[in-house]
Amino acid sequence: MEVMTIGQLAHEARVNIETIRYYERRGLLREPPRTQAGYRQYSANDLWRLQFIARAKGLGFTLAEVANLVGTKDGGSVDDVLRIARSKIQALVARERELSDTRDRLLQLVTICEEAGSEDCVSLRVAP
Amino acid sequence: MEVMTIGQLAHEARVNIETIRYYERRGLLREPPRTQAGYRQYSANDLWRLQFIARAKGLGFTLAEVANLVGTKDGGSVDDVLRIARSKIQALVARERELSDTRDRLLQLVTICEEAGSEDCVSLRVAP
DNA sequence: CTTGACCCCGTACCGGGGTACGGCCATTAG
DNA sequence: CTAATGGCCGTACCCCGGTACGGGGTCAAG
Repeated sequence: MEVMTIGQLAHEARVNIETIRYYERRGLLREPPRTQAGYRQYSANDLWRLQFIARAKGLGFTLAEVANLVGTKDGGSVDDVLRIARSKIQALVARERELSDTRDRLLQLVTICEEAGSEDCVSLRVAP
Repeated sequence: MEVMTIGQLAHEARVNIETIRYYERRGLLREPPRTQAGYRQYSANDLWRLQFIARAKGLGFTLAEVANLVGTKDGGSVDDVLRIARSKIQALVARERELSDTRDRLLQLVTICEEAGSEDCVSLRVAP
């Protein structure tokens, strides 16, 4: 599978065709070479990139942020990558802490709701 | 402050007036009594409800879910709270693992970019 | 040569979660 | 009394992350 059409890439990446075109417009994917007829020609590289985007998204990075990381608009110098990556790591650490706090609070909610009567549970719904 | 206007409630809850009207439309807030002139009259109860909504949102509940929990439509049973909370916890755990995986990958990225030339760094941006 | 699957492009639309606008009525301070 | 707030309502608009639509060109099998 040296070269893929947009449909094949979409299939491989488990992504909607329109999403690929959308990412291209947003600068997350390079503009691929075209056939005579204008068909986009993708490579394994583009598949990797899509997968990277999916993972980054999964973490709560916005498309704009991802565009800065992998973007084609302004090639992203090594320094840019480093700067953004470092700040993302900071953000990730903070986000992880938030998530685990939230998880704790939810666990408390469940525990108390399980043990107590519905009144207590309901009142918990309103408590700090 | 026995009874509040929408503006006062918005101020107390640190929320936009339009948001309150929006929540009412979405069924997250009851339709409050009105004055002769049609002005909404809110109580401390409504403030609690707004605060609850804010916390639930903070826990990752969607407005639709919150509407089910506190909604005026159908009171929201304890079982609902538990069911939704448990599934949120599952999602949070998965998310946390993803976050830490990506943090690791970003750290690798930074490390390699710092040590290597830009070529290696750029290629890493696309690698699995 | 036709048919069907695929691709092109631009533009419109969706859902979530609000926010703003504009025309009009109510309340209140000066 | 009058002007400034502040409330009413319906509707439009915003961002985000896509998704769909429609009218057309392309390509390969039969």
